Amino acid sequence: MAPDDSADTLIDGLVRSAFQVMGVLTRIGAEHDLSLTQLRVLGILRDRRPRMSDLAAFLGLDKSTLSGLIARAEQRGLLTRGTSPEDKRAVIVLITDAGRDLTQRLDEEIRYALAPATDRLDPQQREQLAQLLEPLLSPPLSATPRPHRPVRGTP
Amino acid sequence: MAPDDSADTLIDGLVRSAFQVMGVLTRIGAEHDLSLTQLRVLGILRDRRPRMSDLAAFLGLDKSTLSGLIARAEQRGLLTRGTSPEDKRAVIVLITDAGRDLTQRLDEEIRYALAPATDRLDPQQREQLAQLLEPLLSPPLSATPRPHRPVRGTP
DNA sequence: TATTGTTATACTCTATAACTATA
DNA sequence: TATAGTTATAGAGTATAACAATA
Repeated sequence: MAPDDSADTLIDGLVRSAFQVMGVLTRIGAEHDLSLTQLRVLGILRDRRPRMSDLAAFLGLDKSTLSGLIARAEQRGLLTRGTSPEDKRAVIVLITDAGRDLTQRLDEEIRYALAPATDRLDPQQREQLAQLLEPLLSPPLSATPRPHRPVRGTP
Repeated sequence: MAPDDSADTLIDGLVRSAFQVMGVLTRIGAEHDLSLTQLRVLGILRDRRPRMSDLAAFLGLDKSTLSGLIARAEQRGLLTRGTSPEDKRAVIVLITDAGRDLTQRLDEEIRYALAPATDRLDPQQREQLAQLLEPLLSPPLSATPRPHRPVRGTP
């Protein structure tokens, strides 16, 4: 056996794999003038319409960072901002048709770019690998926004 | 079966796993005032002494970007710059003792932070996952710098 | 001539602090 | 009072272009 245990070896692989995937994502994003974060935002918006603060929390960024990020993407016509009907302070972020088209194209390019790597496994190994990764993944941003504050009955 | 094939499912898992790992690395780096790139540079320097251009190529960054990055890390005492004996144009980058100590600490923190995820698999699954990832990984930056230009015999 | 690296410049990403509006 | 978001500001990361030194 190697001088480190199975957890250490696995973590090495996960970290290296992460850098490799991020390299691909960064390159493809840059080819479309998108940062990694903007790429990720578009992916999130594909099937969700979160509030600014949801996005910031999920991405681990400050609200102010998100303001600029969203403003630039909005200027490019990739998304829009709307106000929440339930909370007039809140801003919800929605992807536009143009944003959705671009996201679809990015998705295809990413899959195409990563295929040479995943093709080194046969279909059964790919399935096995996907299944082994699953327990490690934290749940994505919830699709249905939780009630911001539970409705109070009479106190 | 799902509506996409095994390669697409796997890519989803790899991308999500990559974002998750990067989140941990970014957070731990930030706690030590290190960007993801600087974290990565330190990891590379742990057992290599590459030239600026080697680092830039491996990281996928422009040389000019690396100049600033290395300058800031050098000011903090984490690494030093030296000149190559073979090529007086070249600058080689070396980690300092302080840099090595910090890198060791970062490494421990990263393993500690990722353990809750990897612990969701049993040792046999961890080993299997590491083995399945291996074929996907591109080779790291070579440890022994290749002769920059092959020595020419008489033409 | 080509390569290695640095510097000047500009823009994006990021956080902190101060602010407005709503809850 | 507390929360949601924006703006102003400042620093780091990044690329492009122009440059000096060496090959």
